[in-house]
This record gives sequence, C-alpha cells and structure tokens, in this order.
Amino acid sequence: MSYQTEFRHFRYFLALAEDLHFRKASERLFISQPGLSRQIKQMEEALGVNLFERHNRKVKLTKAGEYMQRELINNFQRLDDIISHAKLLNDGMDGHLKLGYVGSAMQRVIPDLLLKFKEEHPNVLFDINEMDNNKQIKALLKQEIDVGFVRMERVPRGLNILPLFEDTFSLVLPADHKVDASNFKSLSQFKDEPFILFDSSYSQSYYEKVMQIFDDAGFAPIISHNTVNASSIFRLIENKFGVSIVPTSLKLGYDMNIKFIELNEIPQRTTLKLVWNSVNTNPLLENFLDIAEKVDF
Amino acid sequence: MSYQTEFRHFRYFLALAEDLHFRKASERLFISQPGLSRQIKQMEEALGVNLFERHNRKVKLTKAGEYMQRELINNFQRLDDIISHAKLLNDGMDGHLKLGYVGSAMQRVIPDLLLKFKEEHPNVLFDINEMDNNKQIKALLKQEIDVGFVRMERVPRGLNILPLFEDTFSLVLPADHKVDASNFKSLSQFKDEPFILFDSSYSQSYYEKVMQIFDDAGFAPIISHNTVNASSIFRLIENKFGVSIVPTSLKLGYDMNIKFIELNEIPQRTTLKLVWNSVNTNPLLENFLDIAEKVDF
DNA sequence: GGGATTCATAACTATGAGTTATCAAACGGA
DNA sequence: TCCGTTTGATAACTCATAGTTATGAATCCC
Repeated sequence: MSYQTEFRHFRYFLALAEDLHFRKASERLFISQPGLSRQIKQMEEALGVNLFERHNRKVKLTKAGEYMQRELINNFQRLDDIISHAKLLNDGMDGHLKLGYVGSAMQRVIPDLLLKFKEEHPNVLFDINEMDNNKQIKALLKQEIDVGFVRMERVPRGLNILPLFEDTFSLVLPADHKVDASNFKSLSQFKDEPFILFDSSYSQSYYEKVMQIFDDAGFAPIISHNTVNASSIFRLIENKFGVSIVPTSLKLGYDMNIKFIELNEIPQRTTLKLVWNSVNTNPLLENFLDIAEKVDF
Repeated sequence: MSYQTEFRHFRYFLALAEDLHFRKASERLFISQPGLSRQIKQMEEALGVNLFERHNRKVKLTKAGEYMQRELINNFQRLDDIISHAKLLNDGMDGHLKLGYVGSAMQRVIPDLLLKFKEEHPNVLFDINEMDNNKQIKALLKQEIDVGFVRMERVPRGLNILPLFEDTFSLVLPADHKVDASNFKSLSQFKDEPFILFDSSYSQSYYEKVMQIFDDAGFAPIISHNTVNASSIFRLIENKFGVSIVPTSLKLGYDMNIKFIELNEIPQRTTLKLVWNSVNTNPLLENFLDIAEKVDF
C-alpha cells in the first residue's frame, strides 16, 4: 500500500491537475503556494513518478500524471460511494432485516408493518421466513433473525417483547355445516365433533389457552388432527375432517369453502407479539421497532 | 470527498478489522495502543459510521464495518494497481511509442531495432506510420510522433539526430536488362535511358545527393517518373518504364523481376537517421534512444 | 479476591504540514 | 532593452496534531 502518501496528496494532485497552476490550485485548497509545491514534490518522490512537467512558467501533466488523474477520479468516486453506502448501513437505511413469523401473522399486521417500514426505508431488503414460535425464539437467541412475530406469553431472558395486536378466537366450520352464526349458542354444541388444532409444539402457551376455552365450555375436545399451519387446518375442515378454533384474523386471505363464527363472549384473546434480541446491534432493528411502536392495528 | 479522513485511518482500520484487537493491531502498525484507539474513534466520527462494537473486552465489526472492510480491500488493491501502472508509464516500461519512417527503412534497421526494444519493454505498444521525410519533421515538431526515421542531412532547431546506418546506392534494372554486374562499367552507359526517382518532395537533400551522382557521371538523367515509394519504383522498372538508383538495402524484401547493381565506386552514401524532439518528455523515448545507440547494424 | 488483560482518557512531546519571506527565471509591454 | 509582473522553488519558522507515556475502569480468570 501507498505508505508515506496520504489522501491529502491525492487531493492536492487532483486540484493541481485541473488548474495546472500552483497558485490558483493552492488558493482553491486554502493553503499557501509553497505548501502545495512541497506536498506535490513529496508525492512525486514517494511514488517515484513524475506527475507534472514544469518548464518555463508552464505546468503540464506527464503521461503518467494524465493516467493517474483519470484513474484517481474514478477510484475516489468509488471510495465515496463505499463510504456513503456504509453510512446508509450504519443508519439503518440499507441492508437486510431478517424476520420470522407464525403463519397467522401474515393476514394482518405484517403486511401493514412492512409497507409502512418500506415507505421510509426503500432500500432495505427483507428476509422473511415462516417458522413456529419456538424456532423463532431459538433463531432470535442465535441472532439468525432480527425480529420474530409470535403468539406466546413470555420469552427467555435477553429477548424483548412488544404486543402488537390482540385478536379474538373464532370457530371454523365447513361452509355447509348445520351450525352458523344465527343458530350458534355455545361451544358445547361441538362436544361430539372432532377438532383439528395447532400442535402444542407450535406454542405451549397458545395451546394451553385454547384448552382453557374447552375447559370453560365444560368438555374435553376430540382432537382428530394436530398440525402446524392454518392452510392445512382449513383444507381439512373443508373436507369434513372436523372443525377448529383459530385466531379470528385468519379469516382474511383464504378462499376456501369454510365459515367463521367469532367467539366474542369468551374471555380468551390471543396477542401477536414482536420479539427481538436486546444485544442485536443491527441498526435496522431500532428503526423497525420505532415504526412498530407507532403503527396502530 | 472524505475530508478529515486520511489514508492512515483506513490503514489502521484494516489492520484492526483483521486483528479485532487494539493492542495487537497497534503493535503491527508500530504505534501505541492509545494512538490507534484515538485514530479509529476519529475516523468513526469523521465518517459518521460506527465501525466496531466494543463490548466486554471484545471488539467486533459492525455490519457497516464488515462492508467497509470488504470494499476497502478491493478499492486499495485497485489504487495500488493504478500507482504501479503509473510507475511503469513513468519509467518508460509501458505506454505508446509513435514512430514515423521512410519506406526504405523498413527493410533493415527498423525490424531489428523494434525487436530489440520489445525484448526489454514487452508491454510497450508501437504506433508505426510510413511518411516522407518532411511529414516526419512536421509531426516531430508538433510531437505527433516520438521518433522519425529519415534520410536527410540536417533538421530544424529543436530536433536531435542520430545516424543509424550508412548505405551505398544501387542501380536497379529490369531482370532481363542487357547490362548486369559483369558488363557494367559506368553510369554513363545509362545516359539515354529514362530514370524513375524519388520525388524531391521526399527529401530535398536526398534528391540533391542523387543528382550529384549523375553530375559526377557527366550527364543529366532523363527523368520519366517521380514517385514517393520504393514499391512503385520497382513496379515501374519491372514493366520497363525505366531504371533507377536507390539505397542498396531496398534489395531486401521485394520479390520482383528486377536486379540490383551496387555502386561501390562512387563516393555518395545515404544514411538512415533517427530524429526526435529534444523537448519530448515521453519516458519511452529515452529508453528507445538508449537501445538505438547500442544496436549495431 | 487479586493479578492480568483490555480499551479509553488525559496530559505531554515532537513530527511535519503549513506559514511568511524571499529568490531566480521568464514573460511582456513601453 | 529594460523594468515591472508573474511564476514556481527554497529556506526558516510556527503550530496543529499524530503519537507518546501514564493511568484508569471494567472485566476476566485462577
């Protein structure tokens, strides 16, 4: 690397290469003419390259000098770009934000939040992956993702949590099921029908909350299938394998032969929460949290 | 441009980014640890970019820092290449050398000289153009070419000259001409035959020298054609338009139905000379002259 | 708990960038 | 041809700041 030579030298060189006049260039650089003379001379000695021809009272670039001028302008432009981009990264205006989410967050919340964020950070790219609550927690602890969207009550030490959106539960039935909103009385009407539920591995606390609903209704459900994603549950219901209880917002976005009955009267609610690692230093994270706190769902 | 920030900062940054250890990096840079600490801090403030995370007693690169490290290594490599190449240009080991030559120099001298030069300067490119003596002189004065190969006695002030190769003259006849080396006595045998000669515009002094040959032989030639290149002259001779007197070395390289009779006895000689502008600063020129002075033809 | 290690801070030193003063050379206009 | 002007280079000085030494605070580890 070009030891001895400093940036200053190159700056001075480029100024002089433009003006071809020591006094004028020195004024433009806000230094004295002898100062410039010496720095240029120093640079020529350090590089072992004659950059200027000084005969009579005329200064002109040598071939090597012309070449350097041309190339240095490019090179410094590139360097500027590097620094600008580094600053964007630093300020969380560029880079990658890695997100994990439970499937049921894709209907509401996530689309709104990402759109809002993209407005202010158009250059940021999202890496978005659906994963269950536990996978997200692990990934957050290893900093494999920056933020997670989960449905769970508490998270391990070191992770922070922000409630985003509280949702009711809904009963989901085949479209042609004999029960509908008008003749629905109580959950106990379904005590003999098989239920398809999210697996307990999806989230222990979510699972327990759903079980509490059945407890309150006074019966233990016949559980015919456990699965981990909403789409599978709905497909099974459509084909008459059973019925289900899911967060109400899942109603949006699926075009299937099923119907929802919102369970307003029961006390249980499920809250979608944002989780992140407190030692994560990705500047984008801070900006993302700022937005998330402001947005109202 | 990144004012404030100097090369030094980037050098230090790259060292620390490698070691991730202030003391070790500082030792490698032959400065003290506090010195490095301050320069890095200064750089971060000047650029407005956090480059390192310092928690506990561990140093690690931020995302922006990683990006900068990656990009700066590239950029500085490129800068090194620029400087190396500028040095080659400066030392006359690379670049373009522009040559002019009279056609009769292409048989001898030029091929030898260029080959010899290329051995020691494999990266140099030649721009070679045939042009008559006067054109070369003008081009040399305007520095449109770096060196010329001419046949003339003197050159304008400001140009330097180096004799390269002294040549005898030869009579050129159709292959089936009745005169040949065995029955040739004197030039006066040709006083009634038409001559094809280089035009006086080719070089006044060369023209006068040829005329002197006829003067010495005691007759004025019948000049049937003037032309400016050897190939034309030979073609005309081949077709019996006349005979000619040319530099002997032109014998080489033409495959035509003509024969040469070398005029050893006459005193006239023609010398191929190298000419260059004394204010030409192309570093290649100096190297070229060094070779030219050494080569023996 | 005490010694060792790490980075940051503070106060000092000294290198060298930048200054002013001046020179020599070469224009250019009378 | 001569004198005033303009140019870049040189010399001697000054002052800003990179780099130094000394020390501190935090953390690690035996």
